Amino acid sequence: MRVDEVKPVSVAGTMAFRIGTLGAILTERFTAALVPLDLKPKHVGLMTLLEARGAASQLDVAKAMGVAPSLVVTLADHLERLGAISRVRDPGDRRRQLLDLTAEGRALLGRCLEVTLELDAELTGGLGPRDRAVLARVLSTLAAQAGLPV
Amino acid sequence: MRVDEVKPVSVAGTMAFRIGTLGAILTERFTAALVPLDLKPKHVGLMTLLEARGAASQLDVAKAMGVAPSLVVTLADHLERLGAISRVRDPGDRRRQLLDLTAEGRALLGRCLEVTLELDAELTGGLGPRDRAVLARVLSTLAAQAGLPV
DNA sequence: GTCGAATCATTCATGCTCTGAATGATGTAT
DNA sequence: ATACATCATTCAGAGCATGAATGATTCGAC
Repeated sequence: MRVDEVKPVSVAGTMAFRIGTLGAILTERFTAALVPLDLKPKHVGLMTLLEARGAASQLDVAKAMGVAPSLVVTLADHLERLGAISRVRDPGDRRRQLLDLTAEGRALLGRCLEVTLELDAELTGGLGPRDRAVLARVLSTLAAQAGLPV
Repeated sequence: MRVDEVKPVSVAGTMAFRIGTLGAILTERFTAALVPLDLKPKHVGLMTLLEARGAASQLDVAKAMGVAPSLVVTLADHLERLGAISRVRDPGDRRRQLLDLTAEGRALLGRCLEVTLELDAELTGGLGPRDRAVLARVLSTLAAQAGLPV
């Protein structure tokens, strides 16, 4: 048996635990970095979703994000106030509110991208270029498997 | 420039965003799987800390976990009620409560390990053995860099 | 030794995020 | 036309975590 394939003997040694904990740390840093932009991670998640899928109803957004529709109301309220998204009644079905990114929203997402790239750099700064590349590829696979945007 | 090293052009493509989101999903599954054990992820985090460091005061635990000392009170209350940890006044400094894992706590951690191993299997089931090994190694590096237990 | 400041655990009130039920508006089927 | 389903919205409340206040113990200056 190769050393690489030894089973973890403690919870702390598992990949799930490590990704969970690293994810929490990253999310905390992300949250802090978003304060000047007047955004929370969920707002970025919503904008990212619209970026990937184009205009969508609030219910679709709620399903894709795995949150209650009532939460989308609050998130969309805030993003609309910032001018980041448009919110119009679907002419074909006037029950639905269609959300879409505005040019301002795209610009805001650009700022968020800078933040996450900075986080990436901090996170993987200690890694060699080869490991970093493999990690990026594997995460891409796992993200696709989990149904994350893009 | 190699394809592997292209910079992400969207927030969703960054490693930080992906680890954050995957971490949230894993934590949610972990939380659900812990219900029968009457535990929350933070309880497991506390027990894991004691497993790695041995007995520790509540304040030390709070610092290591990055939470308020008052939260440790609640977590320790619950774990003590389950018989998973012992809680004794430090004879050398009677202000401090020394927490330590009991045999029952170790057994409980064993159950938690099964859960996380199962999560690992689900998570990396679609990966080849080589990618899985690299991922495990890289996560180990990142975890150590972030100061996680073990 | 004694007094005042510092340290640790604990309690409690509060804030924040999110959910689920209730409401109203619109659409669909018979 | 009527009954039912769907979508957005509001609102009350649950759950988790924090920070201030309290009490017990220890440490340091004198």
